[in-house]
Amino acid sequence: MRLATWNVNSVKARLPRLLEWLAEARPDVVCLQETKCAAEAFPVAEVGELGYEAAAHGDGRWNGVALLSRAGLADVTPGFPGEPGFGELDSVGAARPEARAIGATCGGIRVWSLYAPNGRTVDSPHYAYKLAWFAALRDALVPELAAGPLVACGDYNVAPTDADVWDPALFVGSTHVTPPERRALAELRDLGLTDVVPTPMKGPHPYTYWDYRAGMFHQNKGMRIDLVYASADVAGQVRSAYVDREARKGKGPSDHAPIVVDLER
DNA sequence: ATGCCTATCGAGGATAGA
Repeated sequence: MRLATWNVNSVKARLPRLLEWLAEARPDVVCLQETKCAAEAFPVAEVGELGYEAAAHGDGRWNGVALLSRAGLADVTPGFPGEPGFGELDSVGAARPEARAIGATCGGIRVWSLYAPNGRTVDSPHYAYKLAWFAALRDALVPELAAGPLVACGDYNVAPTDADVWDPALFVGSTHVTPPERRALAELRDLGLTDVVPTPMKGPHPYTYWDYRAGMFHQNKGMRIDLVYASADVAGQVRSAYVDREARKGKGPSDHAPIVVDLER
């Protein structure tokens, strides 16, 4: 089974690139993030022509996650139990969750496509929201992991180590590298999840994101913030994994590259 | 190292991303 995860930064704007990439890489299961489209606006027919079933969870303008599969797509779950929201409070004092998680069972694996909150700055309410979201995700994954094989893929918006950012000194005091964010990842791994680190196609660092500006991709000044966290049984079946930096090149790319994982199953 | 890009909504400029 070939599994992939990709923050496409708008599925509408990226549709030609996405379809081209699907036809070439031919993954069996794909986790998409930042689709930036409502569930009913997701290009189901277009990916269907390539043989994929699709499940989308969307807010419209922001966020949005989806799953594509040609290995079955059952028990689709938009969001997870206890997922915190952000913004205006409803009558019972709760904020509506954003479209940041979707799960489904594909080919015998429970697959989650995740888009963690950015956090903005450490003194922002968005940062507290980010940490609360990770804590709730951890709790929600406990019963999921007990049930069988699982992968939680996506844009975690956290660089696990200083080696995962091109210049750690520039990031001191910024989000994506703070100890509480890294602890949140460690707590997920403590549940029994393994960080499936992909092979970079170029250079020593498996970066998955490069800013659009100032020739960052060209200079390979990137970050590894897209992650594949696999349960022990799935991690043991990983044959290979790589960052497809070719997909970051050319006209109209996403600012993230896909991660492709080949499993012995 | 922020908003020098990019995308969205909507018709200009605000909001968001990491």
